[in-house]
Parts: sequence; structure tokens; C-alpha cells
Amino acid sequence: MESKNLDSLRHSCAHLLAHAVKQLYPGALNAIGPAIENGFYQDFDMGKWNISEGDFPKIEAKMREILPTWQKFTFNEVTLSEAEKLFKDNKYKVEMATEFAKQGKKLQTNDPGDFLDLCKMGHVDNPSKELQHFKLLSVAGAYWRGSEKNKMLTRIYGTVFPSKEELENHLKMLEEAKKRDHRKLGKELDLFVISENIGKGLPLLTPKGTLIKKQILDFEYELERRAGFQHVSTPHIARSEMYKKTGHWQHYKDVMYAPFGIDGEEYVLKPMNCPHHYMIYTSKPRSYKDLPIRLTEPGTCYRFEKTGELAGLLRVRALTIDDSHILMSEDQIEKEFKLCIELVKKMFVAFHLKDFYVRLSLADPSNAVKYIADNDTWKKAGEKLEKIVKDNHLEYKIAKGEASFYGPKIDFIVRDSLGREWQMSTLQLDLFMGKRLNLTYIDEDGKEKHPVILHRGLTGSIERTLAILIEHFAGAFPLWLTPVQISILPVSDKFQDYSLKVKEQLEDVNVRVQLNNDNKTLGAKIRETTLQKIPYMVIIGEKEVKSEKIALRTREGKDLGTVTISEFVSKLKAQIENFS
RNA sequence: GCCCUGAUAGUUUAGUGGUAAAACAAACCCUUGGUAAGGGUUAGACUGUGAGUUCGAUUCUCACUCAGGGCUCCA
Repeated sequence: MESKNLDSLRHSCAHLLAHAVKQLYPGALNAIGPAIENGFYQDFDMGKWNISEGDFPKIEAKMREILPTWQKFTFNEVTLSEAEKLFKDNKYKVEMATEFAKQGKKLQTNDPGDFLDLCKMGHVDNPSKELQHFKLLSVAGAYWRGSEKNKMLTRIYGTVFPSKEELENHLKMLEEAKKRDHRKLGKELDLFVISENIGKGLPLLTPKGTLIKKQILDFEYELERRAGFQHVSTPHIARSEMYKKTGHWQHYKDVMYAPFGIDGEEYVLKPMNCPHHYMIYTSKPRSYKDLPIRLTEPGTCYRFEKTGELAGLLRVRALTIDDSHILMSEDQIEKEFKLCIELVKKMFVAFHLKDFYVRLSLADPSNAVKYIADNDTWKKAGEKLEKIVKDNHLEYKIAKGEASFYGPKIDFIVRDSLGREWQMSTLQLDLFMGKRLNLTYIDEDGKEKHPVILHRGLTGSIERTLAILIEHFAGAFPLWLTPVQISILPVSDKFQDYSLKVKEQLEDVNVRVQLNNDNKTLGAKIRETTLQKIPYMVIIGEKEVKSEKIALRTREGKDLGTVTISEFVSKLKAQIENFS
């Protein structure tokens, strides 16, 4: 089915839901109900009523009861005053009608059978036949017209498909996605914990989780070292004064932890690493010959995110940003962006991530509060980035209003297992801060100039990346990334000595290996190791001791037969070098 | 922060207005087993925290904390 038809189907189903809810809950008002990527939603002002997921069976039954009475949608064009009359009980419809009229849009009503609604075209021809395979999924709050200042409405999410089979497949897919939820796997594979005693949004990485983090950081360290980045280390706090100078205080205050006093000075936890890096730059005179200067650090930052925004490792209050600041002259911008784009591409290859897109995030000139005021510079920076994106053959979407307060960005967006989108890499062009903070270098002509700055987050946040990778691999990380690479499984404890010897030999070549000494059958050990998604199992029994070899099995259940240790080591090395 | 949902051994869950049951994990014993779960024993929970209703609350009510689905925001 074409997506346009699918959208009609889903949008029509939102009407059906609205009809059922209005019948079951007199006084409930339906607001908007569009088709979305995998279904639809319908917003309601429930009045005195309260809906929860426990009410879904009742609502679904009502929908099925109404459905046979529905005919082809009839349409009528109406004037604003007619609309006001028809929808006098629904202030949301009147508000929309008024606005559409103001924009010069036609006002249309439709009715598939005793359910008049203000709506444009885009419905199925034969609702009673086509709308059968639907399911309500969740209930949520949503602000009217997406503004925090407006009333919160009740939003019901649902989905509908042309056939029963497609609906069931979709529901099955959602079940599968839940199984790879990083919070569930994080617990099962012992990668991180969130302790109520430490606080919300403050995940603790376990030894295994930390090993993965270390692999990510080591990988980036090498990548950056070869690309000419210089690593620095900076503290987690700084004087508030600094952030007043940068402008973070004005633009970013809401997500900064409250300041605290030390020796009569006011300090804050750093929400980003920029100022710290700038102060390293400005600690001595710089020449144009020194540029570009690429400072980089996995810096832990603290952001006071609102409680409801926190989500496992995807959104936290303490995050490690692999943060770089490239200070350079204006004519170096394109070259440095190209360099960073290459790094991002290499990272995506190493992480096996293919489902991502590029978002060119520009300022929204109508939202003056959000950005540094200087339209010409914004325009220049935005045009520069668009040229870079084109020159580097990146397919991109433009997003107005997504820029940082100090500059436009090229963002790389990936999807998690539930199809939600998360920003990872970000390359930001900052033409303001060099001047604002009086960062300088002496140019060829002997005059003092201000560098421009490229802010670069490679993964964006190590925590978020960990979450995305857990879900992407369903916990079965590639060999180079996985916390435990090999588990040695002796058939019985008679083979302890040889097993220990094998373990030492493998440790000598820097692979991460564990010995499973449990008093269990081989079958049980294999099951446990497989569930822990450890890539290789080395099985040691009498045959192996005699032949001085090892038997190999993979977590996928493949028997790789008997090999010597050196054969195994070469295989491992080749695999690790290819990030596979 | 807002709307909705939830919180019972380490984990996954059961259950009841009269202080809790199971499986897996753990410890110990038997077993020394060759490619996805060998058997037994023991220990382990003041039912998230604090109040209220009640003769009595894990169960009902409220507040708080934390988690989850969204909205807003965002790496």
C-alpha cells in the first residue's frame, strides 16, 4: 500500500477513535488526530474524565460497534461563521477554524456517519471495510499545539493496518524491539545500574559497561590522535562568571545545576566543555602558524534535565561528551569540517550504524531570544554549512530552530530500536565566541584576529551511544567492543590446569577472557555464556588437553571445530582490526 | 515540570484487609558431566519511603521518591 493511502487509513482511524471516545465520555472534546509514522494519535480534552490504558478494551469495543455504521466520508465546505456554529462546543476546532480562515485556507467538514468533524481531505473510501485492523497502544499527555503554556490534553496513540497480518507483524516487531531495550539488556548483561540513592538520571556503569566505554574512548583517542587532535583534561566545575561571559548563562541557565559557593566565589557544574578549552587556547599567544588548534577531551558534563525527560542512558543528567573545539582561521573552515565528517563516517562504520541521516540545524530568526543577535553572521554561517554538506555529498534535511545559540550545526541523527530518533555526532560552526571572549591569534600581517570555532561531538554522548549500541546489536557487540570476548568452559574441573594455561596465553595477547569454573554441565555453561552474548566459547576437555588445542564455539551456536591457540589468536586479531 | 502507568527476595513474576509464594541466580552437598538448563539442601523480602483509614494494611487513601510511555526540552 502506498504511504499516502496508509496515512489516509490511519487518519481515518483517528476519527473513529474520536467518535468512540465522544460517545463513551460525554463532554470529551477531540482536538487533532493525525497519521504518524507507524500509526496515528488523537488528542482529547477529557473534561471531567480520566483515561488510562485499562480503558482501551472498552474503547476498542466501541470503535468496532460504530464501524459498521460508517459510510464514505461526505465533505462540505463551510464558512467560518458556519464552522463556529457547528463546533460551538469544541473550542479547539473553533480555534483551528479561525486560524485556517485567517491563513486563507478553505474550511471543510466531513462526516462518515453521525460524526461531524472539521477536517481536510485524506480519508479512506470504505471505512467500515478498511478500518478493521486497528489497535490502541498507549495514552500520554500532550500540550495543546505543542506549547508548554497551553493546557495538557490526553493523547491516545494507536495503529491500523490494511490487513490483520500486517497489524500482527507490527505488534510483533514492537515486542521484539522491547526485548532489545537497552535498560532491559543493561540489567541482564550487567552493563549499568541506576541507583535511587545516587539519584535520577545518574547512571552508574558497572565493570562491563565501563569496558565498553573504554573501548569507545580508546577507539576515538586513536582516531583523533592520527587526525592531529590534542587531548586535554579539565575539571568538572568552573566559576559562574565564565558562563556569563560566554552567554551560556542567558541561554542555558535552565539546564545548569544551581551555583554553589566556594571561598566567596560562585561556581557551577560545567554543562559543556567549551569555556575550559577556550581558556587553554588563550593561555598563551597564538600565531596563525599554530592554527588549527584541535583540543579534545571526553568531558563529563552536568545538565539539569527535567525529570520527565530522563530516559535510561539516552537522556541523563551526567554525561560524557567526546568534545572537541577546533580553533582556526576562517579559510580553514571547510577543510576542518571535511576532516570531522571523515571521523564521523569512520565511527559509524566501526559501530556498524547505517540507519542515520544528516540534519542541517539552522537558527530560527523569528525566535530572537534563543540565539545571539546578529543576522548577517548567522546567514553567513548557515550558508557555509550548507555548502559543506553539499560538497561532502551528504544527504540532508534542513531544520530551522535547531541551531545552538552560538551557531548552526550539522547533526547526525540515528534511530533506536523503537524508531525514535537521537542526535549523535554534531559539528557546529561558531563565528561568535572567538570575538566575544577575545580569543586571538597573530595573523600573517602582524594583526590580531579572532579564531572561529568548530565544536565537534563525535558520538555526542558516550552514555547515549552505549544505549544506542546496546539496542543496535541487541547486546551482541562486535568482538572489538564487547566487554568479555572469550569464555573458557572446561568440561569438568579435571581440566583446570590446562584451562588456566589457555587463559594466561590469551591474556598475554590482550584479549578479554574469563574462565567459567562453575560446577555445572557443559550444556548449562554454554547456555549461560550464549545468553551473556560472549562471542567465543573455548571448550576444554580431555581431547583438547591431549592435543594441546582448543575447541571453539560461537554465541551464534556455530561449532568452529578444534584449533591451536595461535590459530585462534590470529583469527581474533584480524577480526578486531576490522572492528567486526 | 506536565498527563498517564507502575514499584513484592539479587532478577523475573504470583498473591491476599489477618505480616507473603515460585522460578532463576547465590551458598553448601552429591554429581565430573562433550556443545542451549543434572539432582538435593540452605539462606535470602519489616511487600519503594512516610503518613492516614482500620482492632489489624503488602492489599484501601494521600504525599514523597524512583522507574516507564508521551508532551515540552535536548547530547
